[in-house]
Amino acid sequence: MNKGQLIDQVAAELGDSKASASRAVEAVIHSITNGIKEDSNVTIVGFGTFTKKNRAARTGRNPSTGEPMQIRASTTVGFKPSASLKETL
Amino acid sequence: MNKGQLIDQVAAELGDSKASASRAVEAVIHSITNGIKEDSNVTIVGFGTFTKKNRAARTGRNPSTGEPMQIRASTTVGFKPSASLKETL
DNA sequence: GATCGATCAACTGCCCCTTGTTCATGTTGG
DNA sequence: CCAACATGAACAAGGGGCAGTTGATCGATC
Repeated sequence: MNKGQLIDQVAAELGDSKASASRAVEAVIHSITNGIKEDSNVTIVGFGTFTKKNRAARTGRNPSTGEPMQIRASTTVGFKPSASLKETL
Repeated sequence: MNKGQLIDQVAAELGDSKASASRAVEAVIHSITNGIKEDSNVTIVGFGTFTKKNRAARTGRNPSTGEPMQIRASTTVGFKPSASLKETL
């Protein structure tokens, strides 16, 4: 499923236009993004929890050359699916 | 951020009521859930990709007793954040 | 009030992340 | 609708981080 298909399904579920569904999808994704950014986590009961994670610098490997290289400290996003999401699948 | 706060922010972004925002959030989450279920992945460009993952049975540990135990095969959901989501944080 | 989520313990298989390249796919504004 | 552009997926080797287990408790949410 891509964004266009997601918008289609949201429009069907809301019984609304695709333009309106598109705005809804944008607003939801943008709000989740801001929640992760500002609060470090977003919990959606029954779906899962997004968590901002800081990863320390570490030594990795350049797969092209095989040489060890330093991977800089970074920030990423984890997602823990809720039990009921997993049961839905 | 919890779901109520998410709905608040979506309502602000859409300039709409909380009830309407709540329906939008529900529709988006439900549509993502269905996309994961039916297509095994949902890609939202600029946010990330949800992927249905099948995990084989394996041996784990009961942390209560220390005894080895068999973890059944299961289905879970992975999330790979997009590069631009990570840059946003 | 019932349900869900977070936390914790020990252990181990799976996953993340690096560079560079290529190709495919997706998005969006005209 | 479509073209231009952007984004994502895949792959290589290796090591650190994470998922998942049970059971209990507590807090939050619906």
